[in-house]
Amino acid sequence: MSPLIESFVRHFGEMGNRWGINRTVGQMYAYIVLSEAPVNADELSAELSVSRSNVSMGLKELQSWNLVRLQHIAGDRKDYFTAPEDVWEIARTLLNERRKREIDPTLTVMRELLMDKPTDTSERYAQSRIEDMYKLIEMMTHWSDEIQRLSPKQLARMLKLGAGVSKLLS
Amino acid sequence: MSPLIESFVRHFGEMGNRWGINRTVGQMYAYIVLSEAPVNADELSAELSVSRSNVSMGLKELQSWNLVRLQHIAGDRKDYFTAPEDVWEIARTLLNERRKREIDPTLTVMRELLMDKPTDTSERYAQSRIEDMYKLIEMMTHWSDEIQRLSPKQLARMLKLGAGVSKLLS
DNA sequence: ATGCATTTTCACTAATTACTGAAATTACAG
DNA sequence: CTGTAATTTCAGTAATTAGTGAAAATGCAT
Repeated sequence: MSPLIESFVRHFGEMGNRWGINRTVGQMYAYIVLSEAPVNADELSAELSVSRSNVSMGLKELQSWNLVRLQHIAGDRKDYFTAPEDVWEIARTLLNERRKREIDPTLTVMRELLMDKPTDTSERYAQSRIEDMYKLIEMMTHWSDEIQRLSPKQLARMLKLGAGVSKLLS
Repeated sequence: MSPLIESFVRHFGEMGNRWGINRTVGQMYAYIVLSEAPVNADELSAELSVSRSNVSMGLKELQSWNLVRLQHIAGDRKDYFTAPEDVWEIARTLLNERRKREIDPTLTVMRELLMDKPTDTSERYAQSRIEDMYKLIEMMTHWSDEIQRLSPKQLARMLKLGAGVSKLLS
């Protein structure tokens, strides 16, 4: 593996680590993203010096996150994987999956807790805090939903606009 | 601790876990956020059944993340902590801290890798992928920077607008 | 300075998470 | 079907991360 690719793969593994994605899976994904040709499990196992079984687990995880596409190559029995060519699609998938795992369950719990009648002052205060958080998170996710419908071009335009939005608003 | 508060604290601990924040620290923060009065280490230790030393570590971590304010109460030698009253401020801090830890180092690495001259086709392809990612991430962080300057009111207005932005743009 | 309350540090243990190799399963060509 | 390549599962082990208690350090009132 070329040094350039290796540095990126290494770094991505470290980062994955901080994101709750395990190091090996992070490395695997970095490798797949940077590969023009579809990649198979043996290649990952060899290039990243990771056991074949570990690669299998990792691929399963990447598939469950919808981050890779499985494809077959004619005359070859192996499974090959690629990452989407559009990085914005990758980002979108990542954001959605994280939200499903990290935000939605929290909203559900909060919604339930807000239904309870407060029994004392401390509960009343706690609920008001939870409500504030709930509203903020709900606004943000709702907004993110809508943003995702934008085409890459519209998105780029909006991002460039930046805080200019505030001018448009006023 | 009342059941309502306890459920929230428990859940937040679990979630913190998925975010790379450790469970106990997550619980501690949830407890502080829901407390109207400033909280001291002994209270946390007692309410969450966690060793006093562990609380000390956790508070240090929360302070390093700028998520709590230390304050003293007259006639009391203990350190007391509170969370900011504005939830948007908490969110902003959280986003910034995560970015500092998770995004910025990646951008630095990518920038460096993009300076290298590609030595073969695979490196050329890898660089083009890295460049795509770099541009996307840079746009998003730049945009997030500017959004953070909005007042809570402007923010609410923008969030409500949602995809309506696209109409404004065209 | 001395003594006491509080906080921090740190070596150790507990718990969790990641990884492996061997065995089992699947899936396809002949 | 049968044989073989490929993949998956899983029990065991390694590595990492979290949590504790005891001891050290800090800081303040007297």
